[in-house]
Amino acid sequence: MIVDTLSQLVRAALHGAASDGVLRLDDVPGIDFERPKRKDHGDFATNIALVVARGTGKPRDVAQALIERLPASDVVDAVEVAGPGFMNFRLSAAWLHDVVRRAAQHSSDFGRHSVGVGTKVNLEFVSANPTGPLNVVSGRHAAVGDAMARLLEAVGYGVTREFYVNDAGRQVEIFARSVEFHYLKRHGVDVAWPEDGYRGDYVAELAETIARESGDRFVDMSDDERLQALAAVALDKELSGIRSTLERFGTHFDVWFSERQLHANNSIKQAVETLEAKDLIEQREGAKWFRSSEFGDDKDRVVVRSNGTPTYTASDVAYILDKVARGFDQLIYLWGADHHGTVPRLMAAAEALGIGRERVKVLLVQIVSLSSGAETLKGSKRAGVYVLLDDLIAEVGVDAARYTFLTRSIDAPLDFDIALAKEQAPENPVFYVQYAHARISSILRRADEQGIGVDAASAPLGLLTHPSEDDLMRKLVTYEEVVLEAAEALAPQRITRFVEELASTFSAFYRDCQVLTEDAELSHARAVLCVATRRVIADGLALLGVSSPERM
RNA sequence: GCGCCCGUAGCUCAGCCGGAUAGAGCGUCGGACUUCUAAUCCGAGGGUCGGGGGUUCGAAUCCCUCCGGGCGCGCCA
Repeated sequence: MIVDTLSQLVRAALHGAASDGVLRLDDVPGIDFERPKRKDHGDFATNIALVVARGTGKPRDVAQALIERLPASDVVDAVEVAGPGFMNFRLSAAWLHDVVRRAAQHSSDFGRHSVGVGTKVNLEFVSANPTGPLNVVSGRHAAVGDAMARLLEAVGYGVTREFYVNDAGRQVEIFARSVEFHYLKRHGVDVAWPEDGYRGDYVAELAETIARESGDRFVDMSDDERLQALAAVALDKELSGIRSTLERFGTHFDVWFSERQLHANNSIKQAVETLEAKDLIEQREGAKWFRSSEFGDDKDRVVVRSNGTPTYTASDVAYILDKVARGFDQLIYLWGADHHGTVPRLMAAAEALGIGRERVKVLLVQIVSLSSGAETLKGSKRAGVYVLLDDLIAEVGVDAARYTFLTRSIDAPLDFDIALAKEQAPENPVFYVQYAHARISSILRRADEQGIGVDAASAPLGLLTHPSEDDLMRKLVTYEEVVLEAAEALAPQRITRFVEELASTFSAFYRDCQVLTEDAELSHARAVLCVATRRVIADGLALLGVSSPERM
């Protein structure tokens, strides 16, 4: 990458300056490059002179000395001292053209990196309770998690997308009882409505479906049997609904991991034994406590209740052990911010079990609150109040929905107003970006009709001298750094930003430079610039899971 | 009370591993369609980056503190 090349040049200059006695180098500091916000500050800038001149008061002199000692390079056009002592690099046209050619070649690895090659990542996200259809909260998680996975893959990681299915425990039981209520009622048997039962209409509909498909065969079972049977059928149906919603949303999971399985195959019992073997468990008041407070948690946690049943914490321990046993190097959990209280205990478990905190990353997606107009709704499946992801998709489409979720950082709370989302759907910035793509596609169709070449290797890019052409080329080539930064920061919104800026820069080019002209050479060069731009827009949108239409 | 997150333009938010004159979209106002897609473009207006202190050559960004908002603090999941 270009910044590596630049770093080498600067490092050589640093050593040169040191051996000339211009400055003292106790240790070679890390050399950082940034892309200046202002165009006249060049393509890349480094503050290294400010860093090494700390305390001398003469950073500009140091910068000048470094510039004089920079080895010659055909990628650098000019370097100048600026401001308090920055070194601003302007890169050569030859370099710029090489990168544009690479971007224009569809088979090239432009925008791909290899930092993650050989590292297996488990990224768990959504993991919504299978006790009802997905709502927009899960939509945000799905969009963000999937985009993160795509980013990680773009930089070389092997990513497994995983959905943890909470198909055990109390919520499932309440859900099953809620279904049972409607089911039995339909068969003329009245039972009491379960405490905290699930209120949504879908529960009655589900019971209806089950009654239609299975008849009355659950009615005469024992309570336990019936509950188990209904739970199995109901969860299965909800889960397949969730799965198809996610597929429709463009989010495919590699692994659907069942919590129930952890119980069934003794994993939880073994996990507790593992903790016991490490002397991390103590008996208190008939329960088994994991001494998580020794590992940074604010208190110890019960893993097995006094009645002998394991807690959710025990499942978490068993689950993380299972992930590690499956050979993952990195474990990423994407959780709702309302679960942040459980992060310390998971990290405590990771440390106590010798997994290591650095292998585990818990990312918290801030709360999604729902509103409709002025009214604030509480998004809870149990209360039966929510905005379905399916409805959102139907109203605004997959692209606009995903894009909206991916414009903000996961740290920003999201107040989701379904009415507003519908109303604003037509002015969603995603269409701006897609429009640029469609427009380029249209130009290239015409170019093809007119027999204008789009061969990247032979295109005379030296003809691209207009400021808008220069801006577009320089914007394009930053994509490589943007992808790497976005992946490292797990920040898909940076891609969203970038594609908007790129589309905007393209629009300026489109305004100023007619692509298809009388001049075949110039048309060729501009067409190749269009090809490169289209490729990067499509690639960026693909990282977001958003489509790139040829026509709009 | 303790912990985590947030506070940036009228609104919704980027920017936050310190960097040069703080950005975008929407909204408002004023312009531009016989020319490759006007789902577009150009221009204007709009800011004590919550307040205060500190570190630094340099702070929206790091530290402390206060204020405001959200969330969480179960042998629930």
